[in-house]
Amino acid sequence: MSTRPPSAADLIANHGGRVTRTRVAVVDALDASNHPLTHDEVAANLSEAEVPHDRVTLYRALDWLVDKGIAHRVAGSDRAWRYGIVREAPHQHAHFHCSGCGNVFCLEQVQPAFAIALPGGYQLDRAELILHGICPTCRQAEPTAPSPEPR
Amino acid sequence: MSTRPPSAADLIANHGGRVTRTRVAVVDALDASNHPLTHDEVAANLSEAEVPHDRVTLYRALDWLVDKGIAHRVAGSDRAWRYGIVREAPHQHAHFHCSGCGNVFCLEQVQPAFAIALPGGYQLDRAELILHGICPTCRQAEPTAPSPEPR
DNA sequence: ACAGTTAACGCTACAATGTTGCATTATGAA
DNA sequence: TTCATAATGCAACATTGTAGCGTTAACTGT
Repeated sequence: MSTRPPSAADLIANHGGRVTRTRVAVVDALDASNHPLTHDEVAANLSEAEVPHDRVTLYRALDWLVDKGIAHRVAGSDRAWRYGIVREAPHQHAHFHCSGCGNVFCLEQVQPAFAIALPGGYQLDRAELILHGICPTCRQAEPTAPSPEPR
Repeated sequence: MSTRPPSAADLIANHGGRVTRTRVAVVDALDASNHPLTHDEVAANLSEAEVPHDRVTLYRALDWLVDKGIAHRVAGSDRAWRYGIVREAPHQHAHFHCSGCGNVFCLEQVQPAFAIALPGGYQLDRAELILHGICPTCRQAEPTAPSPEPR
């Protein structure tokens, strides 16, 4: 008998928040994805699931999730935040930015195992390793062609 | 007799660009700073130096510098690009994001010496190591107090 | 030194992403 | 059921960056 993973509603309630339509749908959407989603992608996801939602409410739901540690936020290179469900504690892994499709992938297995010799005075809180390149999907799509919009 | 570092004008001309007021001032501003600057910070810098400039022209000057490899661009966590003069080749060092003042510092001496065991299919182009924490200045300013705007 | 070509400028307008204020709704508790 | 208030939903605004386009001025050749 293993403990089942908490439902979206449980997750939200356990953090002292009200269980609302949007929050549940957002958690489900993030949970179903294997990579962090932008606000826009989450919105599209909700639309597809026919969950009515407001742009601002969605932003606030995402912010709330991040605030509660349920989700985390990655700054993409296109100045749009991407949100992903926190699956470990603490959140510690590398991010792969695809210059083809612009997506960000979490690589749980790649740990930033660097030797930090920080100059004096800097107080380290958290390290982030970002890998830039081409993801498997884009690589197959165009094996040698120039990427569509490297920006 | 050592070769003197090229002037801003030389740098620009050597890359086949026209030497204009804005470009020279931008290169000088970036060169004088020990950390990457936002568009806004560069603009403030030019204003201080009483160099007339246009918002859009400034964006284009910065883009051009990046395109020519004279400057590089870092995505801050506040979704504003930061631009710095390229002092090495290739550009390869860690960035320190201060959660106090929001500035980004280049730590030339910290190299991402991680062991990459990339999952199959991913094609690595470039790795970026971002360290989050408090910079020496902010640390002195408020040794234990909560940071002003961690965002 | 001068004239011509065109890169670069400097406007205005627009786009994308996110935030603020505030009246209204509906969640969870009594 | 009732109530307090967390959360919503709307409109307006803020920030960061782009696109279009006529004008200016940096370089080239004479």
